Amino acid sequence: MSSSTPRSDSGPAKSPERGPTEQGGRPRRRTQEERRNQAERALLDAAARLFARRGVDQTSLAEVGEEAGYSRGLANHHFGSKAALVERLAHRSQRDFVAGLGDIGGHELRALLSMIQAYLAGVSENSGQTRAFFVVWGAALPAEAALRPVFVTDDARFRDGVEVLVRAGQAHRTIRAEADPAGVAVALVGLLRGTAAQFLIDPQGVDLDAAGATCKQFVRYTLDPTRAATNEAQPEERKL
Amino acid sequence: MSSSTPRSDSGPAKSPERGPTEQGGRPRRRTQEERRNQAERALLDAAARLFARRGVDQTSLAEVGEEAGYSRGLANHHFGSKAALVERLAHRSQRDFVAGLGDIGGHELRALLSMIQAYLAGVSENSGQTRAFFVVWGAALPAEAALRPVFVTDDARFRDGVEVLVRAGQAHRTIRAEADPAGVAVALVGLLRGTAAQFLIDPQGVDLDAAGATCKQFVRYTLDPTRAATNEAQPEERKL
Amino acid sequence: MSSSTPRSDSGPAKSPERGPTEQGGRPRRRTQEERRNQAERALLDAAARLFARRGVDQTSLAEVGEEAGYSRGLANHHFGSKAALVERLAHRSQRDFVAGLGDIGGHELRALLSMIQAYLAGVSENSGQTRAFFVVWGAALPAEAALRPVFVTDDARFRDGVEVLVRAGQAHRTIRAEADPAGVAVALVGLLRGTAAQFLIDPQGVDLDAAGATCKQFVRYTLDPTRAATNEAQPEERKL
Amino acid sequence: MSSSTPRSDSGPAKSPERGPTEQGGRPRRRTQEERRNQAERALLDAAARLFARRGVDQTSLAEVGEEAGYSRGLANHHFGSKAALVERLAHRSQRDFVAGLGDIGGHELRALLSMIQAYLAGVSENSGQTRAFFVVWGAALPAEAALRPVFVTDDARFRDGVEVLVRAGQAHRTIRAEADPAGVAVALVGLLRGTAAQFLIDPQGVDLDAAGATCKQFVRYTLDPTRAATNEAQPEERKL
DNA sequence: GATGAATGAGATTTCATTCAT
DNA sequence: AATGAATGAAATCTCATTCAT
Repeated sequence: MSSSTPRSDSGPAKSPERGPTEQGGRPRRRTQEERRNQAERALLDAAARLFARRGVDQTSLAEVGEEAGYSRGLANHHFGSKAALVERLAHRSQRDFVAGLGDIGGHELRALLSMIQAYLAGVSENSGQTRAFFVVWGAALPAEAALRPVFVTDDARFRDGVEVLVRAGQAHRTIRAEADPAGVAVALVGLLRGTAAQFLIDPQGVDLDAAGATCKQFVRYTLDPTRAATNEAQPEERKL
Repeated sequence: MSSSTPRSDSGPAKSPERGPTEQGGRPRRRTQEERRNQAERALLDAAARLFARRGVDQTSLAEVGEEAGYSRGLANHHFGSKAALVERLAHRSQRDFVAGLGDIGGHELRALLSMIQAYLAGVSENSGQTRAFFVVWGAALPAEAALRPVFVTDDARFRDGVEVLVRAGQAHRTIRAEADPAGVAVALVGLLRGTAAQFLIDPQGVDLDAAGATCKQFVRYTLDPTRAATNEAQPEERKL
Repeated sequence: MSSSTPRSDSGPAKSPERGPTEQGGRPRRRTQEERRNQAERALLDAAARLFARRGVDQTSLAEVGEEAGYSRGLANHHFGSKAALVERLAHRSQRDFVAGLGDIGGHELRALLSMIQAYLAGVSENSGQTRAFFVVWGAALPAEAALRPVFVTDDARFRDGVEVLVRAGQAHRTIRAEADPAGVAVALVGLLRGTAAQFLIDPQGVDLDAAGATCKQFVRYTLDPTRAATNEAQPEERKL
Repeated sequence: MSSSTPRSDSGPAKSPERGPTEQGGRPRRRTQEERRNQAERALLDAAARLFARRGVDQTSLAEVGEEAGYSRGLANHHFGSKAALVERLAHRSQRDFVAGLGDIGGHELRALLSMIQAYLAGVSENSGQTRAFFVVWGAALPAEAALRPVFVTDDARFRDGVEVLVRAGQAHRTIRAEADPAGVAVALVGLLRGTAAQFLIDPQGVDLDAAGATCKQFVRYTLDPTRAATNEAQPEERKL
């Protein structure tokens, strides 16, 4: 099952990794399109590394090009603008996300629990790609941020995946019927994001194992239909 | 009880609000100290508004000065550097935070629940000050961000407050003894931050009331000692 | 009779117009030479359109290639450099110019008058080709402009044509003997250029018909030998 | 009487000329506004020099700042954008223009003749300011040039001045009644501009004295009411 | 304390040109 | 011949900072 952090990274290559090679090891002639794709991947990987380290605004397009092993001019030439590059990276970060949320089949509650597990495990690897995602996400918080629409879509899709899972669980009686699917979606995604962010800000000070255990308790205690559900939610508290 | 969002805001003043006046209505001659404080508050409020709107890096010191109703030069003159202003604002955002977390006295579980309530209520006001806090916090996510130390301290203090409260609750039997105070602290702070952030990114798409209700369920179901606690947490899951 | 504005324009073709076709309708295999010429014409026409719209420096070679219906790279590939393209266009603009100024035969004064007529008529068509000529000519005004030599030659040839015509007229007694052929050449070319330029800058505000009528009066009143020539030019005014 | 070329030029100063000095020769403390004005004048003069030499697009703002004896950044800082600087220069070039066209009083035909004299004399000085004006004017020829509106206004004002003068002359019987004031305005302004431009492009090849003499003949022969006016303009020729 | 002119480093962006396909 | 990827120099513009008022 997938979590909310991308995987692809071609590493901190200092020179553009040459593409497919013939049997003999001599680099095969690449087509224009291959060159393009190769460059794009290298540039996005480089951007992710630099964004993770210094942030979006503190990273120049020239640095991205050079980190990718190309020229100072390529990043802008390829993407047309910095905004386009950032958006492209944000979109790529999304791709791996929700994929597979639904196809767990059997037990939806267990699916949620293992999603928590996988998500936080991905964060604790500290791959740089994860931090890059959070950095770009953080850059979408200003009210007028051009990036905000990207994450409006992204977050909604993530929440929808959770919500669908919860409803399925309720249908299959693996999740307590009283749960509010939409509320659970927001709270669970928030729980993961907020916990991960704390770890990224202070890896020393945050015990991600302990936090993960509590996160799973939150979910299990609240959604497991086999638990005795005494004194149910007081409805008046729903009013904020 | 206070949550993690600042309150003070002198509004989008287009000219510096004049300070204390004498009884007679004639403006009393303000001391240098008063003028300084006045200017500082106006500048920080202006910075918060602009950061909330456009982000830290997209806001210039000159704009801060003018938004505050002063000159283009004042922000730098007053704080000495942009980094100093940002840090100052981050610190001010902290001030109101954890203060008072412990002095609830009576019922610790209820204290946690009302903290959730208050925190999200503060967010839903959408005061700009709240968004400013999150924007600056988001700017602290890059690994080499100069701001990171500020939020290492801030977050730790917030978590410590929660942790102390949980331990006190366990001592007073208002919180289930099996709970892991440190884990709960991280998870709860994460829950609030992550939920709030989703709302700030997509106020339309996130029902904060429903999310708040689920957040409180998470906490009540997990920490309320009066609930039957069947099939306790599987310890092997603590390993990430 | 021709004036100083080019005629050829293959229109805003979005794809390269295919060349000559065989009788059967199946496109004949064009020779390299033909393709070259075809491409060159399309590129120059495209350049003229873009120069007329945005100016020489604000037009990129890539845009020229695409406007011509070819690739971004062709313009440079074909001409070798931007300077070469511009000079080539300037030269082509000259081609149609003075040609035929002398072979009017009969009445030289009438020839001058109809030249005025034709020149301004060409301008009022507002074909884009005309404006392109003036734009490039305007780009030759800076003292160190690389284009200046091109127009030194061009203008001189235009003036020479006029001068020859005036001398012929004086020989044939169709133009007043007292006229200074060189002076008339400069003044007449200036009159046409300056009038046309005003129209190009402000087509709404300039009545080209009225201006043309006055231009012709200038010439007729000054050069017609049948008019009574009272109080002739005071020679002392020739000193500037 | 004024012509269409500016006069002010503080020379190719390599360091900012210091402003007003006290009696003792020690530079007086300048006010902020004095500094501003001083800088603006120096920058505009520098821009005019460079534009005259290399053209608008081939001159960078950094060069303007340094030519003016200031920093690379000042030109942009002061004017906000290159377009603003160019427009400002165009406007300044206008200022001296039409001023005084009307207050000749006495004899309007003579006023026109001496205007021609003065205009071309200004051009022949080759002051650089004149060429700068023509260079910027030439840059306004492209259809979408941002500068075009500036010269729409400028040229119209110049023509209006001439037209008013012609009408006054007709009222005072110093200019032939049959003349079309608007047509004369366009033709006369065109005559001056076009003649001057030819000289600027090829000072060697153009005899400005001879051309000026012919220009004056054009005007005198056409507008002098004391000349016998035989075979008046054929009206059908007004149609272009 | 406060203003705003001036600096200069650095960012994005454009683009002629070169090079590989 | 033609395409388009890639380079790198140079432009405009932004802005924290410095300096003079």
